[in-house]
Amino acid sequence: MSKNDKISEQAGNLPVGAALSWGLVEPPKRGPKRELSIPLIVETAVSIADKEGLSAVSMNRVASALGFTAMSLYRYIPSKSDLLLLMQDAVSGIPIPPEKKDGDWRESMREYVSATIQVFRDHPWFGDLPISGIPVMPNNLRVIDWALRPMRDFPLNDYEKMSIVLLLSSYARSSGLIQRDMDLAIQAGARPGEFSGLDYTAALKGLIKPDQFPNLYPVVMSGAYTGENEEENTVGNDFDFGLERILDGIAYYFDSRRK
Amino acid sequence: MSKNDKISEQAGNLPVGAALSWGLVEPPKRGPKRELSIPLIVETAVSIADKEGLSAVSMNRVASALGFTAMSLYRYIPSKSDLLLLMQDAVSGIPIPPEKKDGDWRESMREYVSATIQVFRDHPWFGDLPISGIPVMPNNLRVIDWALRPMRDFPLNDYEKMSIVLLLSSYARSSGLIQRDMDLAIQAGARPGEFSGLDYTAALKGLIKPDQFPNLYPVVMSGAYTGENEEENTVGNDFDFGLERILDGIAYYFDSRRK
DNA sequence: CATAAACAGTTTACCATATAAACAGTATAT
DNA sequence: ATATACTGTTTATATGGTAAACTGTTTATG
Repeated sequence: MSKNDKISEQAGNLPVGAALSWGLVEPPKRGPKRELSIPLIVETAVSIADKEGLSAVSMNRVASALGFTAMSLYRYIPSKSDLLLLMQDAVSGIPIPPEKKDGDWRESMREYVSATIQVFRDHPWFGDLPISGIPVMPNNLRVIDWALRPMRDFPLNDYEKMSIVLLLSSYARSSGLIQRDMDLAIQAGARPGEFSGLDYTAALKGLIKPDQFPNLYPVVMSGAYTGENEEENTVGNDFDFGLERILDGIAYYFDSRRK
Repeated sequence: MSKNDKISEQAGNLPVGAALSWGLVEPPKRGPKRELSIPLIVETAVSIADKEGLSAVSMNRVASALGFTAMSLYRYIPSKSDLLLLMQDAVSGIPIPPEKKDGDWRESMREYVSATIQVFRDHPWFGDLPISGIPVMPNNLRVIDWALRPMRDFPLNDYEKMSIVLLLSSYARSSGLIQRDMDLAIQAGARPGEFSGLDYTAALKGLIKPDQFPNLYPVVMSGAYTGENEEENTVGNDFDFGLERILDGIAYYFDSRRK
């Protein structure tokens, strides 16, 4: 163990970022008072990423924004990858609504998915962080706890419950990414088209030939692939549609088990 | 336009990597014969990533493996991000099985999801590439065409079809990532635990308190969260479960529309 | 209270990486 | 024949993460 590692036993094999987030690293007892703090650093990094994207987040940039040198951050966070973990967890700290008495599980799951999607829209860089393994950070786990809540009294085993959470969260992630891209495309406005879908429409229409792509061809031509003419979408919101199918599938499973 | 940009009109606003992949960049007419080629470079990069992960893929590393200097690659691929795009598309070039006459759409969708998951397992770095916008590369689109195939004659509009593809592909992605992590954890074997889930079990069991995480607590304690005791999983394969719920949801939608 | 240890933030240094620019040699169009 | 458009290389620059050594500060210990 190197000198700086005052990490509780409990941390086990957790990544250092996770240990930090769980407050498992003892604060130092002697020496000069700290002028920075982990939350302050993470908050600064998040706000830079929100404004200028993940690529703008460098140790130097974050430290400068705080009026310190890059190396000073290493007294708090051992590596940049840990900073990214902490950022990820920080923006996952969304408010979790109190449980409702009436207990409409479908509505509860909708709320969960919707809030999760919102994180991707509020922090466009969020979806750029690769997911490395199952969540172990406190705020992430709090969200998972929330996702499990509507199923508490359901006759499902834990594997089934986790599968359903996986279902919902993965759908939320994909939808969140696409909605984020749409947001960015709209923001880009007149700017020379770089981002996402809408800009590629013309190019794709020239490239997708009916013989090579018999099934995709009509979808691209109708504009449904790149998301033109959202108003023509008779199902209502595109993203709600998939979620309702998932919820139907879950409901169907409940019913078939009850028999 | 800079000198190297002999790109067809058709490329439109596509990222350069996509234009390359579509063969929209004219090959040069004069000058010395090329000693490298895009497919060769991409193949080399993929094999490095397969063996040593995405972080091992640097322009220098790829060029050295081919016996050239880093800068030579720039005669073929304008930037590293384009190389990553091409790698992504390359491993998406999976064989697409011929259409079956009997046409069991559920089984067809299972095949699609399963093949997609396999890409994440065969190329562990695949899931580390951030998704930037909707797919526009040829192999990616071929896979989407495949995903649409079982729905060709279904009474659904294009938005509904794309929503279902989104549903299936997002589930495949999440499952693929988790299965990849499990593969890596198993491979890691005796190595000091870094990766994914199983290693964190002990730590999480100490951290997840029933009052803070009332719903997650039992799931972590039973081992279902970190994926211990897979054999106890009565639903059979964990990943099939979620997919069957999606398929049920889709089937339910068909039925309710038919009425 | 004196001093040593543990700390804070900085300076300096090193290394890896992407890539621009200038170069020397080679095939092709005119 | 020669200009042009290439090839791959060399050289150079900028950026970024982070190790190590340094200076000054606070606290525990004798």
